[in-house]
Amino acid sequence: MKRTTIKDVAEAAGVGVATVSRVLSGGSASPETRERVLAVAAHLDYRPSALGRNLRQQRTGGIGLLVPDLTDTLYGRLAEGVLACARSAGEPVVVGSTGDDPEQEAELIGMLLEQSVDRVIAVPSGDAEVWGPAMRAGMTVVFVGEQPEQEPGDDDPLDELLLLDGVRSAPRPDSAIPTVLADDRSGVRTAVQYLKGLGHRRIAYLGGPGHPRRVAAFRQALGPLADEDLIVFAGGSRDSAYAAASSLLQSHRDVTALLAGGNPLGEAAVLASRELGLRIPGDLSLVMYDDVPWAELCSPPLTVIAQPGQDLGYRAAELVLRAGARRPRGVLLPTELIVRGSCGPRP
Amino acid sequence: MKRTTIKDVAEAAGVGVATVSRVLSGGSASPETRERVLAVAAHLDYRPSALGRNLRQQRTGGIGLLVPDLTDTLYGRLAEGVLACARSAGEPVVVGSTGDDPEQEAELIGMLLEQSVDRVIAVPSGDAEVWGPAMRAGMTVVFVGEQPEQEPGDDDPLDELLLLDGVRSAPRPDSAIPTVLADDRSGVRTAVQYLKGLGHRRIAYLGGPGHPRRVAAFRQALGPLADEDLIVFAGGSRDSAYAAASSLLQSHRDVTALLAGGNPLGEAAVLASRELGLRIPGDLSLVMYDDVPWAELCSPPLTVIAQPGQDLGYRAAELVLRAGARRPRGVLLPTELIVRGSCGPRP
DNA sequence: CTGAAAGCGCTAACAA
DNA sequence: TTGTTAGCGCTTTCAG
Repeated sequence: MKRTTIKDVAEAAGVGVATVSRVLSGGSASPETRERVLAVAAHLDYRPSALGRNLRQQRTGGIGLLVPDLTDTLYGRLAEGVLACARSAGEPVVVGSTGDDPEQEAELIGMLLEQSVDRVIAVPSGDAEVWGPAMRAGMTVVFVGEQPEQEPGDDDPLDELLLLDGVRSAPRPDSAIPTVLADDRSGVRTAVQYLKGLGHRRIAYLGGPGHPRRVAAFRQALGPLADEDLIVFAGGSRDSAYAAASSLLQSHRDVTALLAGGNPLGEAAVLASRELGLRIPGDLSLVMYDDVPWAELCSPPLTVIAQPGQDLGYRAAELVLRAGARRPRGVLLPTELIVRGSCGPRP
Repeated sequence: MKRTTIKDVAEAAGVGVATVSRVLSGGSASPETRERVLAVAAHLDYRPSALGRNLRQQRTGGIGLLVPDLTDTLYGRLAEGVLACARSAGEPVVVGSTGDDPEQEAELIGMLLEQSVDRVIAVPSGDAEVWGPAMRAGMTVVFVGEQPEQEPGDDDPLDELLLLDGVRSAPRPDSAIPTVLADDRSGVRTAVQYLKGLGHRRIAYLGGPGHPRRVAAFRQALGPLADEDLIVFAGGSRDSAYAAASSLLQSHRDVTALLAGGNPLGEAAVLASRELGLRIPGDLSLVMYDDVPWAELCSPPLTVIAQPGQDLGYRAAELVLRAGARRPRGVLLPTELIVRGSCGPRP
């Protein structure tokens, strides 16, 4: 099964290959020739091979997407956003799942490098190191949803962003990697204020790997009420999340409110409190990061901080496709506190 | 920023390019030469370009994955399965989201063709037609989770499969596209038996696009109790699912049990019955297709038919990677009825 | 406006 | 065991 090549088309149309190439990429040609070439190409069902083109142009043209886990609906939505944008640009997307593990992330980056995929969107797994090779190779990288690391003490760089048509952005120094983020700070602050307003004083945070900005925002929003003992972290697995939730709730019975910094963490919190006989929101108020369709179906319906998952992906894709052009240093998308039934006044 | 090529390595090592190629792909070479080449390659941080190799070999080596919607956790898990298998084979995965729309599916197939991705795993969106070009181009295709269409009257082809280490499989005629499926028939049958056993007689089915096997199994399992009026289909969107559920429950108040043929459908059913003041399981018993972490957190916890999402993907990837070899015509993975709290005796 | 020809990086035949 | 060489399909000068 031999594939139709440009040469076949050229011969069949009685022109040179260069002419065919020109016609197909919108170059100049006499209307007459153009017509004939197009007709022949259509008739032969000719599809230019990306292989040849890519080799010639030294780039794949596709875009890479690295997320921690497609099972997490947030990343599912994010991926859909990226795919939507990529499709409208006609670009293929190579997807990798890192499991939030820098090692796997590095491996996937290597794979993309090998494929000459020179544009990548990634939810970085924390270790900035692994991106060295990518940068050195001149990859266009856009981070989304996370920042690789936060210089301790360094103030949040995105704070300087300006509000611009509903979204904040600013010119970026060439060194930094553009980043698309949800406004965690504001989301967390709103949630904490809400809980404080309900009278809660012992408010815990249950986090997973990553999301340093959420934790920082949590500490800041809580101010003097913050207690490091009430800030706990689980690993990436569901078991680990459950264990962390359970142990937190068991060893600190005075906790009356909990902010779960992610979806799986929220599930774990519900399960654990149920197991411990804690009633939501009677004994424990719960706010979960990230809205999902089923949050409403839960018992009780979960109050959540919603992130625009799809938008995050779409914007990131826009950014990475606008390579070369003057791009904003970052984009900050709004979050929203959706109040349902999982929070109540302090018991 | 010029990339290091095989030529650079060859020069630096004082050998020919062919030797470098051989060494790097495990061909024969004197230990001495091999050592030197490897050392030089490592020192130069050389990465063979997939572009050159692919063009030469006339294939990309990557694998394509087409799913309806990454937002649906089943497909998220499925994708994770594919990615896991692909990673262990060192293959990149190009992902596309079809939205269950044959047109988009066709477009994505075209894109893969253009990229010379010659191995594809797909959850087909129903129209077998669109796979014509792929087959003609000699693509290795594996279907997963769905079959493109069921010849009406034709008995289920997978029924002939043999049980083989916990999984059924059989040699396939070369014409058919290998397919990895969850055992819908058995899943639906079990669920229907269960509902019948609870005394239900008016059992409805709420389906989305696709899944003809589930519907067929439903009719068959219900036997004389089947009523076409109680078998309704929604489009792909959440709104459409809700509308269908709502209208079904409103116009047939005698329905006491409902089988939701998918996750979004299940959500819709819960929402709609809540809206209509129907209590689950008091007034309506509900079984939902596909288990998800939050089914347990629902109120009440949902009884579900679980599919091994990740396995489906993994097996499909195994199959597509074993191209050329004698492959089974299909794989049938077991489903499981997980009884929780959403079903009760007929009111 | 068009065609001939030179590669892009790699592998596989063929020589040595 | 090695090196030389011929392309894979395409784009892009460079002549005509």
